[in-house]
Amino acid sequence: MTGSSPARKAPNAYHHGGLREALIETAMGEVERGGPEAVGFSALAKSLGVSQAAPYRHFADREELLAAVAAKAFRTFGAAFREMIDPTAETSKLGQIAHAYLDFGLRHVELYRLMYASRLLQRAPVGSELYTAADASFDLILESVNPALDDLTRRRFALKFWTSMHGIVMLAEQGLLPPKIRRISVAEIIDELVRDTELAIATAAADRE
Amino acid sequence: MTGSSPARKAPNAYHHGGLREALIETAMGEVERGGPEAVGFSALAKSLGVSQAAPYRHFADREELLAAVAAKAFRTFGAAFREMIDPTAETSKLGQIAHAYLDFGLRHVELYRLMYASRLLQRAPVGSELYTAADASFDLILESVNPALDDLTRRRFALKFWTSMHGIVMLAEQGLLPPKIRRISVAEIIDELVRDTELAIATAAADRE
DNA sequence: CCAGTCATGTAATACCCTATAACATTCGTC
DNA sequence: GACGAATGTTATAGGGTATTACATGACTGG
Repeated sequence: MTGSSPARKAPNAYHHGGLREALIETAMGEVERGGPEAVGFSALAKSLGVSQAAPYRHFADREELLAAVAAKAFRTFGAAFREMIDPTAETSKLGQIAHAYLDFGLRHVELYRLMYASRLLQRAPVGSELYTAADASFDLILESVNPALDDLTRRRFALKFWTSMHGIVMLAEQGLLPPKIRRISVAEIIDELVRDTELAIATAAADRE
Repeated sequence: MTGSSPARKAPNAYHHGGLREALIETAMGEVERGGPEAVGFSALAKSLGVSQAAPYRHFADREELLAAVAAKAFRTFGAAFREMIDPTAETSKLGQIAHAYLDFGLRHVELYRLMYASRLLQRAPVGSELYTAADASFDLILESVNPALDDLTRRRFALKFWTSMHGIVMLAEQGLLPPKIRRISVAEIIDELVRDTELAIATAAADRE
């Protein structure tokens, strides 16, 4: 009845014990349900059973909290990726990544949007938690492109591929401009993209010899 | 000193004369400068020299105003497109579209984001201004894909292409995950994408014969 | 032309949310 | 076990949203 696990190590009423993490988690839930605008210190504090001012001990303002949520989301994203990829599988690694990417994007629409909300990333200092987490997520794709291409070519392919994934997730969320193209399934498009990319990569690799 | 042209047809002080349009335009400017969150009825009303409650005569709430701004942006977007495309040029139509798309996307970062802010489009009723304007923008791309392919194939290519454009604009705004790939210029990527797509289209068209 | 009605604008207000300041309690450490 | 840092509380100022009741001007038909 106290809400959501009021304390973590301290059995006392005054100090919450894990407020920072609790705020991030609860806020993440709110973002998923109603977008970033649904997040408010006031409501969060109430739902966690602390005073309205308590969150300010951990975050300077709303935006700082959202950045923390985004950073956590990037890490979750990466973890979900690594989990879903089966190195022994027959299917291409790129294909697995693609479907995992889409899966996450569609299951966590608002969260995904927050991760790529330009202002947050643009304002993130270079060494910050958010910046680092975001950067690491590109590496996941890069790893999967990796025949023996030279570095720049590899990055170029990774970027083009990522770009397509990103675009498709964003548009899929809106039903791909509903009436006109709904007949074309998203999975189908993804498979085509994977095929196209792999073909191009193979060609580039062959050219190189 | 009266701010921005207080009246349009009526020279009296009580009725503004074109408040609805003025609100949309001013709000659009605010979005471009500071994102949707920078838009507030209160501030808009003050800057237009009307009372705080006046905007509510034209829009039920903040979100309804933002939807109107997005719809207008879609129309501006389309107009900018048609203007920039030179039918007599040597370069491919798809290439022209691609560069025009990127150009608009990068010049109007926040506006572009608003246009594709999922909640707005998802909540837009089927016949609404926003819905219609958004739908029309897809047709622009579709028109440029148009060899003599069958309808579904054509749409598929248009969709894949659009997806890439959308993805690239969104990511370019953030510097393409800065340290890792900044060396690859956006224009270069776009050109590659156009080439890839045109090649694929040509292949599909040839297969069909 | 003028009476009535609709569209548009105003004033006043209730409410919620953010953010800060001043004060309280607990934790950890020497 | 006393002190300082961290964390939480109460109180409050300030700004923004949205509603209600009222005012003004525009338009229309007889």
